[in-house]
Amino acid sequence: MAGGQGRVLELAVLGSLHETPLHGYELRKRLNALLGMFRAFSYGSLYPCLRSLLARGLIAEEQPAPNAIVGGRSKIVYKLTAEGKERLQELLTQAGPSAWEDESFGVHFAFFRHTEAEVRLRILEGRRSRLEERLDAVRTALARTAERLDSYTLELQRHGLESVEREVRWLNELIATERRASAEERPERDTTSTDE
Amino acid sequence: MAGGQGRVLELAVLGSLHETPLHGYELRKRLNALLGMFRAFSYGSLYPCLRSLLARGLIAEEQPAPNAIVGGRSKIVYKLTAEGKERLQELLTQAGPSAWEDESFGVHFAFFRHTEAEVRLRILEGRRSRLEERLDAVRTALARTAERLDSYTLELQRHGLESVEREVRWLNELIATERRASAEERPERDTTSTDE
DNA sequence: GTTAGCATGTAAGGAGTTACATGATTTT
DNA sequence: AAAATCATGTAACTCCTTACATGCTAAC
Repeated sequence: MAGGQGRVLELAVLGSLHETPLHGYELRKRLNALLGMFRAFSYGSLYPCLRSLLARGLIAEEQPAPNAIVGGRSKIVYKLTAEGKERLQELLTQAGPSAWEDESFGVHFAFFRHTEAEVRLRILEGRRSRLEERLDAVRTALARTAERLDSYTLELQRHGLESVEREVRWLNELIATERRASAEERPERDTTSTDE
Repeated sequence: MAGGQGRVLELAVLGSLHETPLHGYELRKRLNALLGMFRAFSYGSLYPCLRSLLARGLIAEEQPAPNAIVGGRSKIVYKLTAEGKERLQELLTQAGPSAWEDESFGVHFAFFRHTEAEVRLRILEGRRSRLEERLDAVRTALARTAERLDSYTLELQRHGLESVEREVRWLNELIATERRASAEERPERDTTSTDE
């Protein structure tokens, strides 16, 4: 119940408001459209988060344009402050487990446009090795107990392994693309020894 | 912090102990090998859960065989009681959102062997329509904003859609298999009108 | 004999949901 | 004028994690 309403949601909010000012209700819709395949936030977490960000000076209420003689005084449109932009950059620079775990990877990836190339690469590689650890653990366990398992359990394992393997291949492609792009930008550096 | 340490973990524990008695440490390893692709439990949730199940009479400490003159008095092996078996059946019979949401579907599926055929079918269909709702929502939102999105966001959406579509296809196959199997078991019933 | 892994547990807290409560505005 | 949807917010609660605390036992 303290102020730190979750780094993931905080990043998602700051990142969205960096593109354009928004009010809470629509912000939630945007987030759930953007991340709908991975997670969904509720108002019960979004509004307290906005309140906390406002109190910390990372966002501010945008004054409605005075030419609009609107009587409708209900929407509260928030925009990013200078401190908010700094905080966003800080969050986007962190390349650690908090960036590549299941709950947070999607959000970090969604704002890769604002992330430095080196950080992007480290996050993608971090996620990949996280998934490979998981594959190793499950495959090892499976090799020891496969014949004792019923068909539903086996099918679940098979499907789970396949999904994670697919994500690893996807990451491989992204990593290769990133490496090619950064090699093009600085062609003076040697790229043959940058593996692993 | 009350007694109800989560229906998902409760189901996972009861289901595992139904196969064979186990002590906490190994139970956790089994669960994380079984469900490692979807989620992982920590000791901090497992031991309180065992304590709660013990207090509710759903599991019991298994007495070590008296022929073993083992001085090793440390492992606490739990086994399912009659009430525990009833509770497990009750949990496995529930075909509702609590069975097909992301956090719980894998656990329910893992114990499908002990689930009635009709319940299995309803859970698979429930999961499928849950995923299809999600696809609709994201696709609609995407159609309205696709040209404004940067390449990373688009790639994330593309990958997310593809993953969910793959799971839907997987579910379609499973549902078809289930229908075929139940048609074989009761050939007197008509199966042509059971489609949506 | 000391590191590594087995084994059990607890207290505090983090991150978010659900359900509730309220009111304005648009659509039918 | 009723129903739907937009819009904001809070309190209580759920479920799980992290970090800590402890001791045993097997391997090197």
